[in-house]
Amino acid sequence: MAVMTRWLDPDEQRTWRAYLAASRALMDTLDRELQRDAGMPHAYYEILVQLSEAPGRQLRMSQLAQAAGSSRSRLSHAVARLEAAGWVRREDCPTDRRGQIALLTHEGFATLAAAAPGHVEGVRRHLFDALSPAQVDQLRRISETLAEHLTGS
Amino acid sequence: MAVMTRWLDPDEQRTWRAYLAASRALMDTLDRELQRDAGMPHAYYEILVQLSEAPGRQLRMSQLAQAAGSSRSRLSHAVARLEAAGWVRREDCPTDRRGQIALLTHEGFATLAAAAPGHVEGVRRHLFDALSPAQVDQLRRISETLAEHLTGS
DNA sequence: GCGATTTAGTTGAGCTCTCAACTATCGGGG
DNA sequence: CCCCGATAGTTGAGAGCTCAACTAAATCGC
Repeated sequence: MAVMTRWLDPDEQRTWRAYLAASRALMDTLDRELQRDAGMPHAYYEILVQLSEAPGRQLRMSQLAQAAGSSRSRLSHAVARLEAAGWVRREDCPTDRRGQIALLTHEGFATLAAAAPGHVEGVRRHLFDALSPAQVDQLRRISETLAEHLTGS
Repeated sequence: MAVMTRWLDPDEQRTWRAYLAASRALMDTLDRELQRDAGMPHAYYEILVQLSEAPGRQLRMSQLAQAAGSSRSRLSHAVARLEAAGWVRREDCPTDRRGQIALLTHEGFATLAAAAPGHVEGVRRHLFDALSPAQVDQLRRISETLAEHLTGS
C-alpha cells in the first residue's frame, strides 16, 4: 500500500536548509577553534565540562555519556583518549563491580580552565552576537522543546 | 594584558546547552535513520540532493563543496566513495583543465528518490511536528541570520 | 611572454565515530 | 541457590573527517 509522503512546503524547505547550513557552520567553526586553541574536539570539551560540574568532579560512565549526549561506545573511546592525555582518570566503582568512574584530574581541570574563556568567546561571537535578545529566547524555547521531543520518543 | 571574558549569563547558558542537546540529538537521529534506510550518512545524502537539483545534475567540485557545506578535502573523499557506489561519476571539465565535474548517475538518482520520502518524513517527525508555525518561522529567521553571520565573517 | 601567485582538486596519515559483538556483573523468579 | 534477562562498559573493524602537503593548471603583474 502506498503511503503519501508529507513533503516539506517551501517555507519548511527553506527553514530546514537554513538550519542545516547554520548549525553545520557553527559547530564546524567552534570545533576548529577548540581544536586549534585547546587541542581537543568539541565533544571532548563537553565531557570535561560535565565532569567539572559533577560533585567530586567524577561521574559513572553511563551518567557521563548521558550528560554529554554521547553513546557508551563513543564515551569509552573518548575517555580512553582523555586518560592517555592525562586529563581524566578511571576508577572502579565501589558499589557496582561492573561500573567505572571517570574523574577529572588536576591537569584536566587546568586545561579546561585555560580553554574555557576562548571557547565561550567563540560561542558569543559566532552565536549570541548575531541574535537579538528576543531571538535568543526563541532559540531557547525551540531547542528545549526539540530536545524533549527527541529524547522523549 | 588581561582581557575580561564575556561569560554567558544564565539565560544564554541555558540556551546554549539546550541548543547543543537538540541539534546533536536531531542530527544523530536523522543520520542513523538515513544510514539504516538508505545506507549512507546524511552528508552524502546532501551531496546527492545538491547534484540532483543542479542543471544537468552536475556541478564542479568546488561549487558542490560550497553547496553542500563541505570542505574540498571532505568532498573529494566523499565523491570517491559515491563514485565507488556507482551513484556519482566524475568527468574532466572542458573549460578548465584543473577542474572536475561530478555528475549524478541514474542509479544515484534512483537511490536518492528511494531515500527521500523516508528522510523527509524523519525531518518532519523529528523537527517540524514538534514546533508551532510561529516557531518554524522564528527558526528560519534565526538560522538565516546565523548562516549569513558565519559565512560572512 | 614569463615568473610568481592563486585556485582546483587529490592524497595520506591520524583521529573520531558507529555498529555489532563481547565480557562481566547485577537482580529477580523458580 | 541458580538460571536468565537486563545492565555496564569495552573492544575492533570499518567508515568518515581534518589537516597539511602535494600536483597541476590558470591568472596576475611587469
